Parts: sequence; structure tokens; C-alpha cells
Amino acid sequence: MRAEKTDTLFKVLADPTRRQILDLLAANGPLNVSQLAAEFPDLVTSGISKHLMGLRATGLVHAARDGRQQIYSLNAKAVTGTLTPWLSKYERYAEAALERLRQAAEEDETEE
Amino acid sequence: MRAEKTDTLFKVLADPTRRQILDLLAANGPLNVSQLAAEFPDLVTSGISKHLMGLRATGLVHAARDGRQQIYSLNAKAVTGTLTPWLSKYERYAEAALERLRQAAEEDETEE
DNA sequence: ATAACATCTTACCTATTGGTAATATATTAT
DNA sequence: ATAATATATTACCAATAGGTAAGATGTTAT
Repeated sequence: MRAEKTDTLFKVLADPTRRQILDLLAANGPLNVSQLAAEFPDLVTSGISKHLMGLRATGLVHAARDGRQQIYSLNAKAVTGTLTPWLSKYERYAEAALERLRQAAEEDETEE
Repeated sequence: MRAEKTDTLFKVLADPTRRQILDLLAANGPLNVSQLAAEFPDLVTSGISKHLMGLRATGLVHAARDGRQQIYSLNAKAVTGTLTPWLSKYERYAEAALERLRQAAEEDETEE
């Protein structure tokens, strides 16, 4: 089912390092592993590599070899394609809650 | 920093049971613990309770006592307030990527 | 007062996860 | 051919998380 995708997406997004990697790619465009690793001074490079493998496996990033470097780029659609519809349920609910408040205020205005 | 909220939100959303609880509240409105637990046949009630405590601690749900029952309701704003801005970065990126494709197609059309 | 019910808390176990260190592989430079 | 560089893989470890079972707490019914 579609829930499968949501599951793996949320799981991969649960880790702050992985989210920061995505944020870096979103902000700067494609980066190689060393450039990314430079942003995590208290993490060893192989650790970053492992996270990148996770991101690749779920299709959130794409890697292209350039000489001896791997250039990672963001696949934003893989994030939004699943998250946006999921979130819309809550957007709707929040909007409805706001509307209920408006109604209540109105009824309060006209008293009774 | 603001990252603190994002961190805890993504962490709590990482678990599928917790997400399903939120989904149930979004779809049905407020529910008590037994009603929620009924939706998870292969989970023991105290397990659900634990998840609910987690959701409460992060403000995603609110509990109100009614007799011997606790009525849980969704606080959708706690989800959208953090997730929507976070996601917008990726929406923008996806949109920009699409635009790049359009440009490329256009340049291809006029050849060169 | 006691029993039944609804929920929460605690102690405990197992599986998973994020991290490192060491090793392997691929590519470029000497 | 050999060394240096960039990244990936593997083996290992400690911390965390999700699950159950048992007991505690609060509320209504008898």
C-alpha cells in the first residue's frame, strides 16, 4: 500500500543528520561527500556515507560520479510527493478547527 | 533554536502507530483510549497508552477527562506549524527543478 | 465498602539504530 | 607500478525504542 512509502520516508527523516544533509542540498544544490562531511565536524566521513546510502536507498537523493567524487543531488519530489498529501489532512483539520473558533466567537458576539 | 521542535516532531512522527493514532483523530475527531486501542488488535492497551503519552508530551494531542475515560483530540496546528514551513523548502526546490526542465525543453525546441 | 472498569506507570526484554574504526574499491597523480 | 585521494563497506558497540506483563491509580456501579 501507499503507507509503505510514508513509513520509510518518515523513518529516514527521523534522523537530524539526514535531514540536515537534505537541507544542505536544498540550499546549495549538488554537493560531493567531502563537502557534505565538512558540515559535520563531529562525525566521521564513513558515518556520513552511511547516511547517504540510506538517503539513496529511499530515493531522496541521487548520486552521480565525477572522477573520484560522488555528486549528490536532492530529489525534492520524493519528499514532497509523499509528505504534502500526508500533511494536507492536518492542514484541513487545523483550518476546520480555526473555523470552529470563528463560529464560537460569532455566537458569543450575538450572545443568546 | 527552532530545530529543537523539528527534531522532536520528526522523531514522534517516525513511528507508524503514532502516525495512525493521529490519522484516526484527524478522521474521526476526539476518541478515548479504548476506541483508539480497538484499532490496534495486535497491540496491548498499555502500549497505546505509552504512545499517547509521547504524543501528549510533544503537544500533538490533548487529553480531557470524561468520567473514567480520557478523550484525546488532535492538535493539528502542532503538526502543521512545524512541518509546513519545513516542507516549503522542498516544495520550492521541486518547483525550481520543474522550471529547469521547462527551460531545457524550450531550448531544445528552438534547437541551436 | 467493594467490585469492576479505564487508563497510566513501571520493570523488563529484544531489536534497531547511529556511531566508530578498519578495510576495500575506484580513480587520479607521480 | 605505486602512491594518494575519495568514497563505500564491514564488523563491532552502546544507546534507544517499541513491545509486553504486572501493578498502581482514579472513577463509577453495586
